[in-house]
Amino acid sequence: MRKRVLAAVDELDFQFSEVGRSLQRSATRTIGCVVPSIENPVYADAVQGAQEVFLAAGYQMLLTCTNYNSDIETDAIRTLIAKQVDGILLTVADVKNSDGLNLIRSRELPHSLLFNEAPEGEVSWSVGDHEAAALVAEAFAKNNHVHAGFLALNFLNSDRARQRYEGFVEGCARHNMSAPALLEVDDDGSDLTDNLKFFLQAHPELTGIFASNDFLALATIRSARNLSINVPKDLSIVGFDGIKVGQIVQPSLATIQTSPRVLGTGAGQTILALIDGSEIPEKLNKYQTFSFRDGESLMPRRVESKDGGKVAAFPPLNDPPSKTART
Amino acid sequence: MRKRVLAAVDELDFQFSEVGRSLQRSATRTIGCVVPSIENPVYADAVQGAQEVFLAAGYQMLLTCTNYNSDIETDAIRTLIAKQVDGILLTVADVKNSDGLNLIRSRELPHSLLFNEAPEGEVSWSVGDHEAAALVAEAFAKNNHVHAGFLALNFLNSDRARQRYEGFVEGCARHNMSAPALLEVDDDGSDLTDNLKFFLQAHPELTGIFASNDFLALATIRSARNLSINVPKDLSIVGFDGIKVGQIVQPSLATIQTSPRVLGTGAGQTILALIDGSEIPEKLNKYQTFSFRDGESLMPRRVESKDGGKVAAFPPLNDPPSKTART
DNA sequence: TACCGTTATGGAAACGTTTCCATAACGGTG
DNA sequence: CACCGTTATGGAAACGTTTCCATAACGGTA
Repeated sequence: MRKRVLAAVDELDFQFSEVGRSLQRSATRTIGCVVPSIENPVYADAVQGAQEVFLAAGYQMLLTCTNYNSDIETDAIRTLIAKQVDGILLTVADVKNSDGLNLIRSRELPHSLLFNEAPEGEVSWSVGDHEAAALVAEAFAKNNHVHAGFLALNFLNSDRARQRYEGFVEGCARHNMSAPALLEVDDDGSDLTDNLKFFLQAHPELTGIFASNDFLALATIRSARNLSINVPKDLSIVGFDGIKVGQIVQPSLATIQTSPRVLGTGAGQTILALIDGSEIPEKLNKYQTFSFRDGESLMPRRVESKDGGKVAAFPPLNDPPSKTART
Repeated sequence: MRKRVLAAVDELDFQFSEVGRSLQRSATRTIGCVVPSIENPVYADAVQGAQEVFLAAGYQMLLTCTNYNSDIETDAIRTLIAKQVDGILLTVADVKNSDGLNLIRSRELPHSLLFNEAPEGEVSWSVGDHEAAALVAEAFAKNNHVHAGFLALNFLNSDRARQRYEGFVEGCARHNMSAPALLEVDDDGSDLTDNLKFFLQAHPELTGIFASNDFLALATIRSARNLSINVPKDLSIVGFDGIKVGQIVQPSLATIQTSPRVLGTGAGQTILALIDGSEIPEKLNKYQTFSFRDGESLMPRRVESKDGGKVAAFPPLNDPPSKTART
């Protein structure tokens, strides 16, 4: 009688081996996840959102952080394939040139990209980086800025940073601003102060800086403080991502608000749907993936920064600055 | 000739199945990790540190976030056992009362606790919460504060928060401060402002608040700003954890600096050592796991807060306030 | 008692590895 | 040619499941 053995199972809290089971049904109830780093809350939130979706569906998640290293990325994907995961959720360094991604494609493994923009036909949950960056240019323009710089971290290792740059360039052009000067930094803002100093010396016309993520933006504000540059009076800063602390600090951070958790859960649900063949959830429209979040770090440009700050802000050309006015 | 099949393997980039292999050697090269949430950078850093250690040793990591829910915790551990993980790294809600942990113990599965303080004989990598909290009391005392409150999040679901409270109570007593008033909050600081308002009305003598983590501390500073309470002039704030942004914001956050990544890598290495029977790495001494990080959010108490702020800070009794003096 | 349908029980096969052993092929030496 | 040591090759077993099929037991009816 199987009742007896089930009773014994309960008694000894015996656990049936999932690996035997996996071998038998050639499915592991495991999904792989590959992201650059979960020290960045953007990824952490997305990963956790996905993980919760997986857990609710009875799937476990194998996580690998690549640290933006594409060799690790490829290896990790290889291992996940070897471990016979039922699906893969991943953020790659460069969609157009990812060995791991091609491996996944050639095996037709259920997968979804996350934060990467995918070519047609492939599933991806990502922010409209290009369009969002253009919106930042618009925000600067509305505040009458003409010369804004772009501050990028990991420009080489991230196609997202490049898309933001391109979108910003395009947006600046569209709003009659000058082409943005570009400052690339490698390390995580240790001596950003020097970088910022030389950058501003080389480009004295700058009245605003768009940082490619919020941490960089906050570090920039702090570096500016070190250089006795007042944010936002002397220099406006806009970030990207919309991390929580940005609203707590002073000055609060103007930024692009994104919803990493929504992307993570969406991508997770998509993979599950791909696996069981059910209807895949509808992806967000590009313009639903972000919004501009106003903050104290952005204010209307003063006409002349060399007049001692006596001249009032020049009224914006196209729109009243109500949204961005400060007390 | 096996060379031929190996060549074919290369050609077709065939991957040997790890699940077959796992079944055969009854080891999966997989380690389970159970933490409350990776939205908290403290856990995220620790998890990523451990993950990197595992990866370097050829192990993958199965991650589950419990959201401080002990049912999920138990289930997750059950599943990990069923998946035949070679070891488990975990932070539980309550060490003294964790079904999952007992399951692990009864199976003698290699494991290490993380952030939890373990009973003798069991491996754990944790912060000396009790001692660290006492150090916060000392910092308040050195700055001449007598009445400090304790602000706790998730008091019920976290034995860490309780240990910090107890350590703070003890530290206050030791330094002749009054017993700390306790404010518990549940949600993540949405309407912390009201909570803070009532708390300060009920305890008008308070000149300082120890928040059980840095986010809570930052939220408190912001709420104070909403209530027109100046931090640190009217109210000093000290946090716990030492997250990075705490140093970037203004006022910078006085806090207990911890090293989650060190704990994560240490615990990871310990598990690997437990698995392969090698020497387990030496654990940090309790007092090496934290240090007091000074910040602008803590300043010497003014003797009377009702005299219009004219009276200078009362000099501390036992020690010159050099470490904590403000400009 | 013989027969039949239902339910209980037992055993084989397969999933993909690795380890082990047996047999086969090979190359050289006596 | 016989013998022997080495190396190549092939096949079985085991890891823990599930699925499927065969046999056995059971209970009732003719």
